[in-house]
Amino acid sequence: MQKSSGSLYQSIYDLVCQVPVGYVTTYGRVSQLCGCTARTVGFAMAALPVGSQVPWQRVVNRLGKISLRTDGEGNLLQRDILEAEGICFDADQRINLANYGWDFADLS
DNA sequence: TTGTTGACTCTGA
DNA sequence: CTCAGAGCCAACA
Repeated sequence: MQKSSGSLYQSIYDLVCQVPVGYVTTYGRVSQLCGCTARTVGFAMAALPVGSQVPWQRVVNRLGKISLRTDGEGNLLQRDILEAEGICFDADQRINLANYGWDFADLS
């Protein structure tokens, strides 16, 4: 016992699930809330099981851009999903965190 | 247990 | 903001 890394993943997934539709968050934001570094959050997304119902697509890097996975295939799909959510992209395929960035502050 | 890798972030220029 | 270097944490062999 002593360790339960799975718990950490659950915390990350839970935080991501708290992000409302039409908003996005960054890895650093979740990493601080889950008590780990941004890399760990990205790792959790990489280990995210299929059909987990977790809107990982709403999680982007600090630049507001979608991080490309080793495959770089789902990335394009995610951009379409975010657009469907009502999020507008920049000319460089970047999201304006000033308007869509979720800070986990208005949870009440 | 050690070493490498990874969907990142921070600091400095 | 962008470029370059260093750091931190977790999983895998």
